[in-house]
Amino acid sequence: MLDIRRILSDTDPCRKALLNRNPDIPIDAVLSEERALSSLRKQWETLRENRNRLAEEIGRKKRQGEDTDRLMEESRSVNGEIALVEQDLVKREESVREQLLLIPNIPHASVPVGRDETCNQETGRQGSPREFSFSPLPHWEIGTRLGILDFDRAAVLSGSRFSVLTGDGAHLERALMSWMLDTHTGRGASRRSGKAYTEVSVPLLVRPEMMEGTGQFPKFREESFQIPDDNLVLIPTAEVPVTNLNRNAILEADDLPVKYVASTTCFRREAGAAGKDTRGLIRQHQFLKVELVWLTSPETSYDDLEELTGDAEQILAGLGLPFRRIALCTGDLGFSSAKTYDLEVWMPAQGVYREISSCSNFEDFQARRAGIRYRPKGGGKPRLVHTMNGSGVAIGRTIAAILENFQEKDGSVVIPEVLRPYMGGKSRFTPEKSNSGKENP
RNA sequence: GGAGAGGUGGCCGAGUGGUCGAAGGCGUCCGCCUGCUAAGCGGAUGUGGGGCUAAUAACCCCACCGAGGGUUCGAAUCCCUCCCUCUCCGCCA
Repeated sequence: MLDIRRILSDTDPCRKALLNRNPDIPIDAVLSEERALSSLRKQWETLRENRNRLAEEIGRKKRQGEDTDRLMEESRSVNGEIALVEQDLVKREESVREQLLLIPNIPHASVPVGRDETCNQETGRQGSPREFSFSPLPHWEIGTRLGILDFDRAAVLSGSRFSVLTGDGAHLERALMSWMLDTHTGRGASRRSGKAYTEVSVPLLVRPEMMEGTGQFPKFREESFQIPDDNLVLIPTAEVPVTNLNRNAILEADDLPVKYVASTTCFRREAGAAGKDTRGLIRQHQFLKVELVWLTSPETSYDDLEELTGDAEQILAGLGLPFRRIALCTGDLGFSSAKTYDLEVWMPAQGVYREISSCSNFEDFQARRAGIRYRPKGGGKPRLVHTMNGSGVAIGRTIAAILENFQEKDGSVVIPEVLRPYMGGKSRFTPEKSNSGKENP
């Protein structure tokens, strides 16, 4: 949520910045309603002041045994006026809030201006795509042949966009999760921020307010899986519970940055993605993801975003996967984000780079919604923190990338060095052994 | 799931209809005292919004005692609904 006062005092720059994102964001409607609101609010306050004075006087007179009938009558009539004004006030306040919740964040000045993803800017590459002496297979082929991926049985269980990992596949998933968490928590003092990540394990079901706090609600409600009987929502990303861990809190400046890493299952309905990426592990209703979340100070947040993105890049570099970094343009930016880098991993079978991590600075957009503040050094009024998060990284897509990038002609797949200690020393998945259990279910 | 107790400021904890934004304590900050520290003494110390202003100073006003409704001239205090915590019983990975 944007600060209404910022829009009021800085209307033109705000409008212009929002136009870069999307031509039809109704900020003028909100503005005129807000202006009407402030005079109504004053009116309401004056009436309350009157009523409070009368109540006080009645109390005083009663204690002295004086007659208070006339004052009580007067107070009743003021109350009638208050009720009228209040009705209007509440309605308008709700309206302004609802509209404000639907306005996206203002892009940072460093974000390339552009209408859609064709205007995104590549800002760096690491590793180079390998030359294949054969034509590389897509990961779902490799995985199925190795007997470690099973989409058919997943479909029986749950329908499309689900997967079953078997044997080495399941083990690989667990190894990736452990290695990523260990890598992130093991780093810290050497980083610019001078702090390590704190690992957290969080609920996968949250109240809808949490989704509003991080910006998924109200706009993207249809994207999430809901449990209406219990008024809970399945999280689409660990960002939601982890960022909201400090909901309505006032942190100390010395505690910043607060850095969390969490591995969670994520659930997405993928509504509107019909027919897109229907094969393989790329677009699933359920997937594992290691997420990095920072609460930091406004002064450092853009340097921090570089560090956070670097942390995610180290995961891909450590695995030996070729990737590039993309600065999203204004038109491609997510709703809550002021600046986003996507990391895209090379997928040899399709010959394209695919998003595997998205690292964003939300500035105070989420903090305002979720009420996350800090007390500046030396005291003073609490200020909103800046929140950031990034995948470090998506595990399902990493499995896909490993299978495709490290496949051999004989159908085997070489396991990245760093994962071997997590795989019982194993260095390669080979197709000879059937470990799917499919023959004897 | 059944029965009971309770949610008050950074923390502990008083407050059951008016003078309560809220006693007292702890913590924190500023002074005094002290060779230093501790102790002691004095003072300050919630959040958001609005007004006034050169001012992010002082002052004034409004709201906030888990959330939302209600009763009342007046609610932290009474009533209702919801959320959460704790205790006991039952069930259970």
